[in-house]
Amino acid sequence: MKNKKRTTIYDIAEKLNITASSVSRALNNSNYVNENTKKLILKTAEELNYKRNTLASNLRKGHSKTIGIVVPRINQNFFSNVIAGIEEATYQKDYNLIICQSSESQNKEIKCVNTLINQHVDCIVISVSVDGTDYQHLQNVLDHGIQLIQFDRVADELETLKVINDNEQASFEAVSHMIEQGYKRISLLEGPQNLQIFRQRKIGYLNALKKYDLPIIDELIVENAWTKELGAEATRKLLSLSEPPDAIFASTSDFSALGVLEVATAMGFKVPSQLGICGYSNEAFTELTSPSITTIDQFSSYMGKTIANLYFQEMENKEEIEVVPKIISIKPKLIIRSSTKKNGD
Amino acid sequence: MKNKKRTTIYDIAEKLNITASSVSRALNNSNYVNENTKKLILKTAEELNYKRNTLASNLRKGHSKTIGIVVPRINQNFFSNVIAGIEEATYQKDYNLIICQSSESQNKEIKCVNTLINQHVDCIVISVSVDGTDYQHLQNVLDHGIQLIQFDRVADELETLKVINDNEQASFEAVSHMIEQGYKRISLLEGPQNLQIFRQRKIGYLNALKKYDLPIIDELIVENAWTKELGAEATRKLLSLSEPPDAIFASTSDFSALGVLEVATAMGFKVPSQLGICGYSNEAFTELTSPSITTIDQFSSYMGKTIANLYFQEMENKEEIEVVPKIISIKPKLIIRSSTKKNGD
DNA sequence: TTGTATTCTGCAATCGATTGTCGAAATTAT
DNA sequence: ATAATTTCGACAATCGATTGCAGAATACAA
Repeated sequence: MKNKKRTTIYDIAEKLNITASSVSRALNNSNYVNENTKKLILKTAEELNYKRNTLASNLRKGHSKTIGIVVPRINQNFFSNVIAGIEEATYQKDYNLIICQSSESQNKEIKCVNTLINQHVDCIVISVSVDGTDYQHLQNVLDHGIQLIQFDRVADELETLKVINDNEQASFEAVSHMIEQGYKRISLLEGPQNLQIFRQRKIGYLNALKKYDLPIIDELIVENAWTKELGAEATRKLLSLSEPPDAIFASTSDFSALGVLEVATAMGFKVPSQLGICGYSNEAFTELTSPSITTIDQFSSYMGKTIANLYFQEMENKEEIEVVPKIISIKPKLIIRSSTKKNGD
Repeated sequence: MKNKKRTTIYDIAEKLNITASSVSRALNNSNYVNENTKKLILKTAEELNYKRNTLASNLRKGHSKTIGIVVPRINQNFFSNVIAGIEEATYQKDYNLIICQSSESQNKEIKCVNTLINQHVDCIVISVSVDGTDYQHLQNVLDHGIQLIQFDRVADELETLKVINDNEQASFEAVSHMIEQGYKRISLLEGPQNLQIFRQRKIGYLNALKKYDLPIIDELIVENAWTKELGAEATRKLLSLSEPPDAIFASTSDFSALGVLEVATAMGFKVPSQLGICGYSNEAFTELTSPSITTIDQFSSYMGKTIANLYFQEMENKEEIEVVPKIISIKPKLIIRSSTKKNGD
């Protein structure tokens, strides 16, 4: 694959005996070029199969019409849906997406962010990795004059644009629903508490217990049970307690809820009559398990569109107004399925 | 968000009273710069929070260390896994990924490809959209000296690098398996026949019937049933036939297999005893339905890595050897689950 | 001290597109 | 026909990093 020489505006100019400036103007549809020459230039460009060199153009213009995205995992449903949503909205405005995955490692996340800064992206959209504690690299993005939008998993101490879900409210509703169904000893599988989303979900859980005057039982709250395997392991322990829970809220993900379901079934617990289960995220499979799993839908693709639109909106104001940190909160929706229908309605 | 001026090598040069050349050399770890000045430059770069402008660098160097990817849908399991695989392999070599989705429209696909050409990507990795018939835009990629790798859904008439699954063989094995389980009237849900993958799957099906001396029954072969809805619709018709099939091979996707399962269950057909079902792709949910669905795993993430490595390998040879069209075929694996266990082993 | 080799550094061109400035040509007004 | 105005296109600088070439500085040997 030898690198054939590509036609440039100079080639077009030379062929027509004019200067590159005119070619550039014609290609950018400027008025300051004769209608006829413009047509001629366009025709010649077509003939020579000319393609603009975006690199050169961006270098000159000082921006790249590119948005960088950093997520923990590209192939996780929630994230790929958000990305698809962003893509849809940005595509129309001729923006490109550069996508990186941090693989849940802050080290890699930092490298990704640096690459994106080097690339002169106009905006970085990020959902931070699970092991993050320090956010200097995000501050750095801001220092370079690059727009930064955090979503879902956000570093709350950083004042940036944020698009999040109302985790606390969703969690509160989910647990309230379970209580209303008659569950009394509801266990919480919680995620790493350095992430705001997991803290908020816990608060929602606690608030619901409080509202219904249920006691907080420490042995029913399990830290760090946020994968299928960890969820399964936690369930094994919980269901072996002298007083096991009658419901488990896998606030971390549907995957951990799936772990719960499998272990519970294997141990002979009937779902939902003996054990209620609620997950988080509305992964496609939650509809297909038996019983189907109650969960929370985060409107992931809509979230992506929201992120993109937020960016465009901020761009329009960029000259006039000093950027204020803005937070858009999307209200997730509780999807009630069989796994929590103790009443059997 | 005002665009703060970023530090350049000139800023560093000025501060140290040297020229930008030396700074550049130091940053690229060239030998032709004094050890001490090199250290000083590196230190100053750090202090000024210097970040290389990749745009300028790439423009000068004539390549972008970027790979463009075009897939029908980012958020489809198979594709997002392939992308994740590519990302993993390319990340280590400091390559970036620009990702586009064609949304199954060839028009958008063409636009995406053009954007990527403009971006001077070094390689384009593509799985074509379902409505594709003309592949001039892919030829154009080649004409611009850009490496082109097709995967999964490939335009077979174009001589490029390809990474595909052995669809024919996989399909043959799946149908053979069903026949061996005792199914005799096996229906085929086929995908749009302009795509090679679907043609190959049909051939595999036909070959299996032939091998076992089963007749080809036209009314059991349904065109264009490649979504969940179309699969469901097709099943409704099939199961209403005077002589309905005793098995359905949803060669298009697991989604259509899911449609089959739901309709069959609703119509009172027992799976697998009265009706066998086999899907394609090994989507996560196939394990979770009841009964779980027999399907074919395509090693998607491995496929991604293979694609990336193929590119790097070709790059190494690029000077010496003329590029020959090369096809890497990955053998998918039949995953036998409950939905085809007529024998009940 | 002179000569040769080696290490370092600066100059200037280059990648391709864009854009402010200025003068020439064409058009309109007087 | 002359002046005033508009339209058009060329020139050259610019974006930031890289690199071939040449010359300066230093080290070392004779």
